[in-house]
Amino acid sequence: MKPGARSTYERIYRVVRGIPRGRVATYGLIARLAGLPGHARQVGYALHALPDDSGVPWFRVLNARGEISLSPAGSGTVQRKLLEAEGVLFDKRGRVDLGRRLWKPRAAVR
DNA sequence: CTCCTGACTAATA
DNA sequence: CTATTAGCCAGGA
Repeated sequence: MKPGARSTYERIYRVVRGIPRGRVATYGLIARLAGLPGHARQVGYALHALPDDSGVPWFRVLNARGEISLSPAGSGTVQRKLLEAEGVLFDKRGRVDLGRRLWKPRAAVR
């Protein structure tokens, strides 16, 4: 993580770490919980800059449609596998049923 | 400094 | 359902 990235990234990572196993969240949701409403894009940017050994469950973050925002041919496959290993299933279109799988946290930022 | 890109979203047509 | 638009802002050239 770069020095200049500061608290914005940390806020995001803190929220992502709170996603329970077998549940998923969306970029926009993470942004709001992190106290950064409207910064969904930056959430994606932050996760992209995240090291693989960070321990942050980045793979539990999907876009608003319940799809993986990564290239299906790239690390998107890895993300899907990680989620399926937790019991998160994808339909024929490659989407997760957010209605049932979306993480419903009790409190925001904190 | 400016310009462009991008793990995004919500609103509108 | 798809397409377009505007809003967001960190980083690299």
